[in-house]
Amino acid sequence: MYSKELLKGTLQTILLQLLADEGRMYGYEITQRVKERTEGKIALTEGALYPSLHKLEAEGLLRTEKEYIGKRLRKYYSLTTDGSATAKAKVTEFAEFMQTMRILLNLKPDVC
Amino acid sequence: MYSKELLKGTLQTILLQLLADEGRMYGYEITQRVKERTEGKIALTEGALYPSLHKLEAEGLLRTEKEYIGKRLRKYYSLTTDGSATAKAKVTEFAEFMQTMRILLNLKPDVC
DNA sequence: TACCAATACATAAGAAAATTATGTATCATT
DNA sequence: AATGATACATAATTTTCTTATGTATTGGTA
Repeated sequence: MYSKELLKGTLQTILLQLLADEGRMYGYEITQRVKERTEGKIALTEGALYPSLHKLEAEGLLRTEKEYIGKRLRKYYSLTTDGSATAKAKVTEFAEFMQTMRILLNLKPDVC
Repeated sequence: MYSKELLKGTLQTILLQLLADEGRMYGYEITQRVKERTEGKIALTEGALYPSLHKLEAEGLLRTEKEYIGKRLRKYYSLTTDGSATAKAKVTEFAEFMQTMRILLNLKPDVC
């Protein structure tokens, strides 16, 4: 598990790109998929996840569909057109940031 | 210039590694060197820099020497033994974080 | 069948780390 | 004489997270 500070600022990028990959997901599913893909190294907390999803929805980047599974509510999130564009932009920005940090920190290509 | 959020959580790592590289630096010099190395893409703000340097000093990771250049005070910072070890640990952690993010975001090795 | 862990959502209080704004002062150049 | 660069610093505010808490359903097992 990483020191949480590094994760700061990356949550929105993660959410948008994950939805770009998988199309349609609900909150709890997102936490599980992130755990899987990162072998437990990144664990999203609900206190960060849900407010972030709500914010992205309010900004028009995500849309929701509610479904009842039995008596339990599930809220599926997917990207809007704006969300798709923002996902790409955020990922590109993050990739450039990584390159810049690699130069700044003198990291060799093989270690990252 | 990057959206500042990404920079969050990386400042201490940057400061420690820069001092590991260059031995001894003062605050203003750090802002300039970061600008140079990143071609202006990362600009540290003083409001973040100085409190962060003070904190690292208080934690015993940095030591200071004050020098007067003319009438103007300069505070040189350098790594303590603890600071050296922490610098290595933080850089390693950051490199691992980058790898994990690359997997999570499906980034191709060539774009980052 | 009673209990517990997992599933599924949500919000509130507090902490951490930055931004923005402001302040002081020296030095060099025009 | 004025301005921009050098050099430090702190306070108020904002952003973004963690931690804590709350509600409720579902499935497995003791």
